[in-house]
Amino acid sequence: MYQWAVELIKKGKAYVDDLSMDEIREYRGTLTQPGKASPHRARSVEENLDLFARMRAGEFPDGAKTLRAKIDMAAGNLNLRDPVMYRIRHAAHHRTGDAWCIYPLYDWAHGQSDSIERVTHSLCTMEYEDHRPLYDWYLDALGIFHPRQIEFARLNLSHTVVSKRKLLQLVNEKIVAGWDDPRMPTLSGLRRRGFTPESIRDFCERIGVGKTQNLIELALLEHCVREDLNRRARRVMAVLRPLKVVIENYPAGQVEEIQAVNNPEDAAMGTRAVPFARELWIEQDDFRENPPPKYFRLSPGAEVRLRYAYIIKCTNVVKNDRGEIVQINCTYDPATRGGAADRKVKGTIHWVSAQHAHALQARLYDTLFLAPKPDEDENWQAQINPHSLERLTNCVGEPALANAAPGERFQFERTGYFCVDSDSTREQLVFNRTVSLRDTWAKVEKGF
RNA sequence: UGGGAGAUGGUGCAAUGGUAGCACGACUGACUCUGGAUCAGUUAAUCGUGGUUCGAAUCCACGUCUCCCAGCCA
Repeated sequence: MYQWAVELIKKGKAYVDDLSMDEIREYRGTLTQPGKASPHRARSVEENLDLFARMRAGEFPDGAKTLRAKIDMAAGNLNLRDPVMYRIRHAAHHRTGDAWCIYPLYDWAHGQSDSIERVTHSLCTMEYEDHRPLYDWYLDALGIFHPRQIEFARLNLSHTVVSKRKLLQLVNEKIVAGWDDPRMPTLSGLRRRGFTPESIRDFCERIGVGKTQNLIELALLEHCVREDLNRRARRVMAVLRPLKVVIENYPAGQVEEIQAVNNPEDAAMGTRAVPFARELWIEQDDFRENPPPKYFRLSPGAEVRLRYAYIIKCTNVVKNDRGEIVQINCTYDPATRGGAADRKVKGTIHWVSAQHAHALQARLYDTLFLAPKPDEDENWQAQINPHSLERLTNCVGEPALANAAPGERFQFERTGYFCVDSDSTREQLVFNRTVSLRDTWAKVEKGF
């Protein structure tokens, strides 16, 4: 690349300039007014060659001189007003160390690097459209293999930011735990969150490619994972916010093995046994002392089916001193095991046998930003969602979960898709909620 | 007279002179031991004004709006 710069000097298409950064800016003109030529623009080829060699040799301090392309100081496109190609930086490079003290600028490096690599099509985002004439100019001036740069609109996702600089800020300011924080729209973040590669590719295919400013709804990404995970994820029962249920007429000490299917979408995934006993955990959400209309779950006097097991009826609510519900007493109907019944029950809820329960943690994620377009706000950080992460530390899961490995994905029945996080230890499994299941009841209840 | 790009349902992408279509969302309903999944249906769009044409989202003219550019960042 250095040799190419020398070549441009020899062709009279580049010159060494002594102007300071501020002076260059001043000479560049404005959007509506043309710039004016630097006093050093007319230096001879010999002088330029000499000066450039001395720049490279380290004779001048940082910022003292630059190498600029000689194009057109009156161009409407500011990128063509004699852009800087090389500047002096006495700095160590992470690969070449102290070998160089002059470094090329992006525009000068871009096309030539593509050319060396024999890239045929160089894809980038729309903001580089103004740089393409320069990209082409360098390649043409050099007469080397000419790749073609094509610009496309970047993908904007709702309720997040995708700018690398903003993402970097989130990391630096510890707003997220790192680049792979499960809330980050990075590949490592999505992966840790539990998104499958297939679902991401499917998403990319569906959103297409265009040149218009866009804002893709997060709902589409979520749809893609749900669709993929629905097909592949093992179902399992886990209770996120446990509430104790005691089945009064079930023999103490008795344990039954209940068969449960691992994936209703794929019979080949088989079945497993889930232990059932007198004391169970159910979801706090699945009981209401004063149920709203159309509430199909458990409430005083009401019946509900325990998934794969029996129909139970709530007979009594036990509260503590503060009036909080701490336990539900029920009776079960022995004739209704595994779906058998002489009557219809509207609701089916998941459960975990208390004595067999495996303790686990769950991390529930919400969008990182409250507004669909946080970028629209000058102060985009004000849109950060303070509740984008909720840690639940008292969850329980069926025994089958005990030896889940990091990265493994499950569907917790009725709640969502979860992925074992890398923070998990042998004693304590941590699950990331990839995405919740579609919850039509939540929508109905919201309407009240 | 700065330069460049772009405007199609709520969202994203198609249709390049010939019935504006697909997906997501939203809303109905059916079914269901996951209020999951599935199935059926409904909703809703060509930035504006002229012009060319038998016929325009598409071609032409004028206008409107949005985005990007004044780093020795990438």
